[in-house]
Amino acid sequence: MTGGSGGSRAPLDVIATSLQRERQRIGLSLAEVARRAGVAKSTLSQLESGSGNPSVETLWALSVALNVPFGQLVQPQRPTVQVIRAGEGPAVASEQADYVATLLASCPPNARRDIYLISAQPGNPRESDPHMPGVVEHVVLSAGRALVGVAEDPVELYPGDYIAYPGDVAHVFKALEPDTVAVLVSEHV
Amino acid sequence: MTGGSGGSRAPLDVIATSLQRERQRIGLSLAEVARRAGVAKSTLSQLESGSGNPSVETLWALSVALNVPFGQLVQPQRPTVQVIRAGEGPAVASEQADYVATLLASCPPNARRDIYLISAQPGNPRESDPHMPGVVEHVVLSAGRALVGVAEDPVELYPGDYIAYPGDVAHVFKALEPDTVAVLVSEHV
DNA sequence: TCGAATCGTTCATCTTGACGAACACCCCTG
DNA sequence: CAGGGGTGTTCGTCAAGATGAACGATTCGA
Repeated sequence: MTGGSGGSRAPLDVIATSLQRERQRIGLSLAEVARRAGVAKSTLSQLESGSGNPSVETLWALSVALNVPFGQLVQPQRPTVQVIRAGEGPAVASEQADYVATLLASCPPNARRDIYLISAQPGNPRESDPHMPGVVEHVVLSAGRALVGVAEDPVELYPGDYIAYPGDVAHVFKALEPDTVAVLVSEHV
Repeated sequence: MTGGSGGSRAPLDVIATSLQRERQRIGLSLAEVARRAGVAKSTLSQLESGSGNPSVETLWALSVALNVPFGQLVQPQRPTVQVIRAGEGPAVASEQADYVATLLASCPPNARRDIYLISAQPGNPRESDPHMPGVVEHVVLSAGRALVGVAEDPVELYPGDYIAYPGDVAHVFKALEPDTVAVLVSEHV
């Protein structure tokens, strides 16, 4: 969860439920997780019960033992069914008329992971300046053909192809055929 | 940073540099950030110098004051470019031959967020039992036509349509046309 | 040149998290 | 019905984090 704005809920409650959920997800006992993490079983018990305010080292050890990204433990959940019809999502501004990105999913106010539908026409390649460090973009080409990836060395994608690249360097999306469509997942790690 | 695997570097060093970098990025004094976060300025000083092992509450308060996502303070990790050609990814087992899911991205070893490419033929709908609570699935239809969503009330999708639904209830993917293709993002929140 | 203000650091004190042993509880077995 | 192995909990002790005041260093203006 983002500290800055977003989830205003106290992180300790979230951590408590996250720890318990992730532990039960992999079907381990409290004692076993505590042993793997190198923390006292009583400590983990208290954390899962909501009392306690773990140190970073403790929480880190637990995230390693549970094989869960660190930040994930401090991230509330919120799932509902949501449908966005083709072309109905909020379009993202684009200088070129031959590139339209539709925002499909933006997780809580400030996203850790956004999902876009991109439809592009051959023309000026869409160049993006580097984003924040820690951003990764995943692109799956649905239709057409495109050059995608880091600006210095883009990759030619065909339908079904997938590419992931760091978002903190300049990157590009250049359609090579009319009606090129792609799904883009941008996540802050 | 991912706790599980990934950056094996001790989180405390990362936190130290992150705190200092983010503070200087917005040009605030140590005392001012400490005041906004409601922590002692001595505490912040020690944290930035690398000594200390902050509690979650302390780090949370600082992340709020600095307007930085919580997990980002503990996140070195630099991603690399990765490409998977159509049909080359690891296919996921499926009882029915008319449903193939290709795993495109599984974040560090064990995923909190997986990306699949699904290609399906009309026939037996693919039904999934409920997963753990906290799972959300996002589907963007690339080609064809499909019924997708929670089992009791699936939604008919056309190319470009998007749907998100909780993964902790029974859900379904039923192709209505030959060569139906979709991108599926499954995330554990 | 003095003084005021701000910077970041260091120190003694107190609070609090982490620990391990002991505990109550449940399931299964002999 | 005892008893062993497993679960998760509670409690006293100790180390460690958080605190505020005091400190030296720096800048700026009278």
